[in-house]
Amino acid sequence: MTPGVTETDGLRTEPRRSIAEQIAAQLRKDILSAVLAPGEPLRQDHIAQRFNVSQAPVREALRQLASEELVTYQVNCGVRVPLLEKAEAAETARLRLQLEPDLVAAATRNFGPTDRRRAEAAIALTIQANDVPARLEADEAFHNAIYSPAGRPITLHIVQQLRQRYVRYLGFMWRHSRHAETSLDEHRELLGLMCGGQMQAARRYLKEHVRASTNAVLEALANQQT
Amino acid sequence: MTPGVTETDGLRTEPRRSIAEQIAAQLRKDILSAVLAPGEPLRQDHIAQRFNVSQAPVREALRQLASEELVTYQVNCGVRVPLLEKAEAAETARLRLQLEPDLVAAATRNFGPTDRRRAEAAIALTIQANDVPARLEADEAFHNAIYSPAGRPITLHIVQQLRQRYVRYLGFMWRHSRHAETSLDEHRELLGLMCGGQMQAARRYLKEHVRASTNAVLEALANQQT
DNA sequence: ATATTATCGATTATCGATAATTTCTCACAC
DNA sequence: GTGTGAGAAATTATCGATAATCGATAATAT
Repeated sequence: MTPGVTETDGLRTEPRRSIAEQIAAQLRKDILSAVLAPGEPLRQDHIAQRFNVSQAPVREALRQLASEELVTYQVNCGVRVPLLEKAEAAETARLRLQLEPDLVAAATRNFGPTDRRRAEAAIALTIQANDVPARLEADEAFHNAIYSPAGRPITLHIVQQLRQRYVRYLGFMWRHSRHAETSLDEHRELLGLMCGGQMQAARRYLKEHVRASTNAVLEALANQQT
Repeated sequence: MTPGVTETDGLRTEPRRSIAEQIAAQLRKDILSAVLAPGEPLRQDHIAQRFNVSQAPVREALRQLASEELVTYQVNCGVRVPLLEKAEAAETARLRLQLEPDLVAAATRNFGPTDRRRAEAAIALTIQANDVPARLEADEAFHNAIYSPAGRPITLHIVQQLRQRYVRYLGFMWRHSRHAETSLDEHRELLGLMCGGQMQAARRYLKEHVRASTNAVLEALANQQT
């Protein structure tokens, strides 16, 4: 019954996902890409209708998202998408600057040809991506590809959380200013340094990459009214 | 049931907690204090019976705990308490060393008399605490008291996650070696430095505090077989 | 005898309905 | 005009029951 090794015809290689997880994944996409706007309340029965399921898995999905702080949860008052806060963006940026350079340095030490292929595949995905959700997903894939070889799963997990937090602000910047397209070249450059084993150079380059990106976001936030 | 800060009955100052949250809190305590042992499977119907509720809130609680990585979740295979892993302890220690010194330095800058009272109250709780869960709770309260003034809620949140991860290993050490009682004096000393505004000294002191504690844990793990 | 399939019991995942709680509305008193 | 409280409507939280799924074991074929 279980497909086993056959991965050809679109069958699942990874463990099945429950309805709750699928719903959480879709809502996460919608929140990160601002399809669900900051401040918007999420009503359980609406979501249940949208996915044609009962409320139980919806509630589980919402609790999952709440623990990621992608929605705010108040007992008996439902959940809503949190507003964008300059302070949150600034603190997230600070933490990313504190954690990601070390991660990329450690990853450079272990970087192998498989990792390189993964990263290049992610860059290819970035080029193909034409809408915001696809672009975000490709970006995520690239950073996972270059961070995973560090062999620090917990750090990676935390960085993923931080980057996920950051994504909503990144999207905001994309919508309100024009800073989108520089990162692709920067990704290529960074990957080159990592493949060449240039640990310190890669660390410095990434730090600048993150700094530039977060500065642009903070600037966009300062200009526009949130 | 829970002694301590019980206010006049009927009136709740803080927002009511749902059954799911109460169950999550209790299970969290049980896991952190190793009442639920590493490797132990948690069956939904048993938990539901234990708290006299249906399975729905239990599932929500478990999903919450899974997102904190206090339990592992596999679709259709239930949850269990994860085993203790030396690598996890080591990486958690590294991250704590990377984040907590900065946090305590920033907190020292803003440290006021109210914060001092909170910290001293937590120390008093530590002295009174006679069992492991109470001691863990008091420890948590102290660190929150000295970290909160930094005004970095996200960093604090992440550090809380890391410390929570660490707690299971700390308990392991307490059970397998004798390193328990030094931290009280160290807490007093650290608090003195913070009240005196000695930012750099506080940072260094905390770093040593964390380093000593994590070293002891890693040593205990290396000696005993996990 | 071994490998493969069918079945059973146990457990998780989901559903539909009900209870509990909050929010809204609006009449009413001041 | 404004505050207030009762009741209605809307929404969340929980329940009890059912469906789906897994692991183990028994049955069958080769």
